[in-house]
Amino acid sequence: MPEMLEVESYRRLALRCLQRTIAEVDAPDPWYLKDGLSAAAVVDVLRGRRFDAARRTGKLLMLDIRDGPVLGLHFGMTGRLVVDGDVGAVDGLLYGPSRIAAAWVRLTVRFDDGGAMAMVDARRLGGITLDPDETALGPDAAVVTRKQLTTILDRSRAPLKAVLMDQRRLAGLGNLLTDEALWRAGLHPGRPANDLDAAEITKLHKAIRATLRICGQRGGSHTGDLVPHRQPGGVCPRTGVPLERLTIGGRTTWFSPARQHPSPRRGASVEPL
DNA sequence: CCGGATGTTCACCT
DNA sequence: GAGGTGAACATCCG
Repeated sequence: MPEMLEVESYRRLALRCLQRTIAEVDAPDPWYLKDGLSAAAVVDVLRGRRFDAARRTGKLLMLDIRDGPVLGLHFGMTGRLVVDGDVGAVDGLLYGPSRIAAAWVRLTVRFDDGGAMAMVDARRLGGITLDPDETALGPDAAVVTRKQLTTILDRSRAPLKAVLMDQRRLAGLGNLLTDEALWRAGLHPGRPANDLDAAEITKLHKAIRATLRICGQRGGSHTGDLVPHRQPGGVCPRTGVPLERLTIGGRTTWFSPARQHPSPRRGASVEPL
């Protein structure tokens, strides 16, 4: 499933759709349309029009319809975007590119040039909206400033990982990217968010950016150094110590007890006499 | 057969 | 009010 890196690659794919006239629209799954949206309404706002821009905040892809509302696409865990038969630069997702069942196609937009854009989602965990509430999302993790991150963390004593994955506070990070960033920062996922000191926040901010840059270059959220070790018997790729598993924010969490300590004080003995 | 999986939302507790 | 848990969605994989 798409975390923000995958959605960003879908956005780039969607750029191929801009300025092409939409001839036909099919939204066969009413359940997939959110906020009481009807298939007829989707057809109505798209047919005969064209997309002016493809934007993204976090995991939300937004296509601006000229003289119309914004088409919002949420991909959930198994959603994918297909344009002109090309699934784009995302590899290694749960459902490989060769396995697309016709029944999983939740939206088809055919252009008058014979091409098409399709949203495919086996598990139906994603959804389609019109004029999605962009203000419901926090700043995108790729552009969040250190100052913004500080404010986000200071406002909650919930576990650090839960705060980082809360899309209303910070948009874009999912389970894999969050574990990877915390591992890179050397921070325990269960630390109270507002417990971090200035140096730790700086470290986290840098780790988030490094994670997005590196995994983005490698091709997606599943390309992190920690990912292949997120399983029973997995070891920290940096120290060789066995990884530990927790459930935080309802999600399976893997971390290295050697590098990610549950208390702020780590390593050096700082106890006075 | 069972449990878990890159996500979100909701009901229901504490 | 803030957080946590479990369920739901539907399918595949180990």
